[in-house]
Amino acid sequence: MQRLYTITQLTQEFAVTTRTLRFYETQGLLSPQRRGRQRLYSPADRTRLKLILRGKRLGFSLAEIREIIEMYGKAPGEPGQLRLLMRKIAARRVELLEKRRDLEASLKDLDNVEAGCLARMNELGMPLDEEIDLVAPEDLN
Amino acid sequence: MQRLYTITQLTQEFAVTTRTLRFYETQGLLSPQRRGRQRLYSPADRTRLKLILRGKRLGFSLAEIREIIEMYGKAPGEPGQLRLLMRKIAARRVELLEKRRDLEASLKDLDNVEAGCLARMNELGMPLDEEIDLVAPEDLN
DNA sequence: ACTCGTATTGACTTTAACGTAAAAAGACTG
DNA sequence: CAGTCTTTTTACGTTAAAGTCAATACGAGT
Repeated sequence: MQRLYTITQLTQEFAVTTRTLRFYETQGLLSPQRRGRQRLYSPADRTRLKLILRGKRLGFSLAEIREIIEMYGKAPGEPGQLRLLMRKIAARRVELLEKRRDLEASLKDLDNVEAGCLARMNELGMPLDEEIDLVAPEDLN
Repeated sequence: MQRLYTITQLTQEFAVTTRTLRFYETQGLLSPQRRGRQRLYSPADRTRLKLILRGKRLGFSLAEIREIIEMYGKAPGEPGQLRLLMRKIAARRVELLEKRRDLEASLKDLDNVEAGCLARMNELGMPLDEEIDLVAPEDLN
């Protein structure tokens, strides 16, 4: 049924601005079809956008993200291309695994700081089961 | 024994430039002692630098990294500060867990692309056990 | 005292990733 | 069909995170 999305629909769904989507287009990351001058995004475009945003959250640059997406996009037929792609995949995997190590280390550090806090709170005789959900999130700084 | 590091020692160990270290200093992320005009970095400074770089790899901005490091640095005594810190920790953890979800999804995608490659290679009757380690990494693009 | 290499400081430049503003062209609405 | 609203295009501005360059200073040998 090929649902199509307007630019503002996508901006609302993913909390980005139209400027951002058009910018990604100039960078060759998206290429929606046109109805007249208007941009129309296919489900495939929407998926690409999701990939882009995921890449951003993981700290990849737009240039890296373009490479990654191109990797996903093509299923090359000839052996040379296939071997190249396999090596790129391996390299990406190494990168991601490194990031995961960093991430686990960060989580562990966080646990330690929290443990210190809890110990200190215990010393002070503070209650440990605060209803933190009832605290207004805006105070979080 | 308090070993101290010169700026160039650190740049070599972590593959950053002196400009970068001095920049981090102006941003309040590092504060090495001075011998005359010369900077001398303590093991603690070195650890902070490691944290900074880890944060960068995970896609945090320097501003965020400063907050994180400040979080680690202080073990506040008074209840109000403690509760605040606990909430910050919780917020960070959420962020990191989200990143981990993104990361796992990316790894899974990678697996799928690779599986497609392998299937295609199989179709073509290509050998699957290439000694990729013998291939010059500079060719990777 | 002179020189050579390294450090520091400050100013200016660059790059990525958008933001903001203005003008014009469709598109909808009463 | 006038008015309003959204979208597009173009151009310029901005911010973070450094890079580059020049001038100066320091410090160790010789």
